[in-house]
Amino acid sequence: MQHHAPPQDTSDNGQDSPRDAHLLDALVTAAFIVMAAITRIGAEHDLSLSLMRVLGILWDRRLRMTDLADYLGLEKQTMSGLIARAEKRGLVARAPSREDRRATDVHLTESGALLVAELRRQGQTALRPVIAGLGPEDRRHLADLLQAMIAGRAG
Amino acid sequence: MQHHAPPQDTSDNGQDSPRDAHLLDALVTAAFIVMAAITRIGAEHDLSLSLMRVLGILWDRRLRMTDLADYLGLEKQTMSGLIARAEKRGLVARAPSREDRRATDVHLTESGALLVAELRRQGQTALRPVIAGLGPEDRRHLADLLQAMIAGRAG
DNA sequence: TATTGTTATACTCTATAACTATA
DNA sequence: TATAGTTATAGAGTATAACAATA
Repeated sequence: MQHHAPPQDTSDNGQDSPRDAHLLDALVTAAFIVMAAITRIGAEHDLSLSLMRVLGILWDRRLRMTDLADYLGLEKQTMSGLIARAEKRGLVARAPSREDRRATDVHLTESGALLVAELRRQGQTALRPVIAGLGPEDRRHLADLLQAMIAGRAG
Repeated sequence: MQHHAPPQDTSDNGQDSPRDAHLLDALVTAAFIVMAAITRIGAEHDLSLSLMRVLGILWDRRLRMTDLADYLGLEKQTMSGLIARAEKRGLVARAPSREDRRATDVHLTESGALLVAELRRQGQTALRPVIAGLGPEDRRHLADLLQAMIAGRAG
């Protein structure tokens, strides 16, 4: 999908401009580049994207199974398996909630926290070459525009 | 990972600046937003990211199994299964290569080509709200900067 | 009754290993 | 011998369905 720009049919839309199509293609290409780097780093540590997201969310929080599942848009059964495997590896721990005896809180272990810190370091190292071709001025502009896009997006 | 900015240790690196860290965080957040949209559209059609990439690559090409696997960074056995399932669904077809009798060429069926066209339409529709908050000037700048980044990246 | 979480089951995606056919 | 592809097998990630314990 990100490897080429096949002939496009945009005539039936009315809202599209060729300029926007270029921007959208660039966004998709950039997204694949960034995700490839993140996925590769995860693979080196035997971590799926979902598990990396779970660990990242738990960095400064302690959450219930259901909240975690909602956060990632997964079913609670899926989260059960994900957390069970992560717990077996010593990355997270479960503890019964004191507010609701049906609920289970999940938190990072010390080992899990160390791993998250390491992942962040490796992520920055891996992504730095991606922006290596831009000068300081362009980097500032790109950061501003992306943040405006993120903050202002509809849907 | 994309949901917050935990305290970072960048002191051991020497190459990092706080500004770059902001840019890298914005790139990651934007990548997750874009991939979420793409993944959701794929899920609506029962397509994994890998299968979407395969179909996209085959849009204007006919490739061997091994080339496809190399393109996606997967093992050839994995590609065998992926293509077998896609073929069963009528999205792609296999044909023996005439140059090398060991090899198998894969190409889109008509149904597969229609699906790719539809995916591209839906992708553009889904991503348009993401850039809705930016004016025409900002869109042009963002497209230029992303393209410069993509073209100029190291690694 | 409704909610929280787990277990049972099935399918996709991925990999390693072993195999067949061709080069 | 090396390469192209498939099949066999195993494990992670995902979902639907059924269940237990608690609210």
